[in-house]
Amino acid sequence: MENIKAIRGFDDVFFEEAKKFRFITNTFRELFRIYNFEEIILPIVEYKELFDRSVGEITDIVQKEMFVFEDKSKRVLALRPEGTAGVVRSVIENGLLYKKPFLKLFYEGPMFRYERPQSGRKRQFHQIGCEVLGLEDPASDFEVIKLCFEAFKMLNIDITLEINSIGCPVCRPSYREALTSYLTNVEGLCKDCEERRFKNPLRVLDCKVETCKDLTKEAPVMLDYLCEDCSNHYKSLKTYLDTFNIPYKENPRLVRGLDYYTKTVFEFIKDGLTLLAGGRYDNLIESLGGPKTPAIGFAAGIERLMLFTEAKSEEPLYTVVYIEDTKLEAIKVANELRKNGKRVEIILKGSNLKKKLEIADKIGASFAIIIGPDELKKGIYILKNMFTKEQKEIKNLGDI
RNA sequence: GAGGAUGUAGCUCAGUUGGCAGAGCGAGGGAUUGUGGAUCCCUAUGUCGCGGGUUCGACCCCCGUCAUCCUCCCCA
Repeated sequence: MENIKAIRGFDDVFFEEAKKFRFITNTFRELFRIYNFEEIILPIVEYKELFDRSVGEITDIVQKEMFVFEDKSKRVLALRPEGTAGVVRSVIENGLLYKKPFLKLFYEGPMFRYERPQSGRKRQFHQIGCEVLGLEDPASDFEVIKLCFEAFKMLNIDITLEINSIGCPVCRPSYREALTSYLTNVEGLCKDCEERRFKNPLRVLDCKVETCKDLTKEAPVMLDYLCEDCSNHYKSLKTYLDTFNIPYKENPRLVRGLDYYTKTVFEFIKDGLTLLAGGRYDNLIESLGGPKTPAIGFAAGIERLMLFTEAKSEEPLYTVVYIEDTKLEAIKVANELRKNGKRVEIILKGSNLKKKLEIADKIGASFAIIIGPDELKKGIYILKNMFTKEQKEIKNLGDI
């Protein structure tokens, strides 16, 4: 019979990888705690329409990367491709914005995009992120970026922060027009850019092809077109970043793939790969039927972070090794040590002491507590250091 | 959706112009029934990704398919 295998792009995570995963999420969770965020736990399935209306109908995420299906009553549903849409839906649906002056929420969980799997990119992947709703102050942008910056420090990942402002409905149209008319007169763009030129002109500026980069060197940049409000917002953010020594690179070509962004956008990039990205979305909540509410958030790709993360070293493992007659005593020892918070394994496999020590070694023991008939008689335990081979007799397990 | 590479033991990989399937690591056992990591000895690894075709004969050649990895599009 054919063995059942996991679905393409849906990976199992175990051992070291699982530890890394948890190290990353715990790091963010700790930061969310001290920045006073609250967790929101949301469904993985939503009406497809939610993503059409938030992420944007013309984006690739919606057009070709969503897991869409009909349920038994013919509702068109989708596995969530990102987290913000669900948060906003929930906040509106539950009237959360009326319950507090502002909201700071974080989430964590699987997201789904139907793409070709490759390094740091799976069909089921995981994001951890947050949303600040109801604050328009650029200091809130700063706080969110600062939190991310701290996270990378704690994860020991050397990273580049890039920022930009992509304006708002007041100023973006005139920029878009300027850019489009500039691009119309450019010849020799790559095949992809030929399409982007109409579909999503801002993306042309982001192209990796050298000739495209050259051809768009003189292209107008958003920063020159920002309205006063957007411009001031951007300046203030930079002032905060400078004041608190957060290094960043201004990238006037930084655009984001989702439709809902306004003003501040930012990415944390490592070796050309975006590990974390976010931005402001001051109109999304209103456009989804909620009250007009400014907001900013980010999402980090956990699998991508794992590519550059070392799991933290483990706490010592104590093993209890016994002779068949003293098995009960061994279990008692384990119970006692665990009561004291130690990580303990009883070596239940292996027929003799030699074997059991070998097994203790293989599972990575730091110590072995040896308890046999002789020790039992004398009322002692042997504590063996598995690295130095040193062993000593102890009377009380509390001394360990 | 497009391009490229690769699928042989648990892992890393050899393999023959087409003629019985190999190594290392790991695993299990062992003169040592109370002391592990090194060494030594023994043992088992398997539908050669799957399906078809060519052939007396296919792991090898051909077609298809699935999967993995990488790149692009796109994105965290």
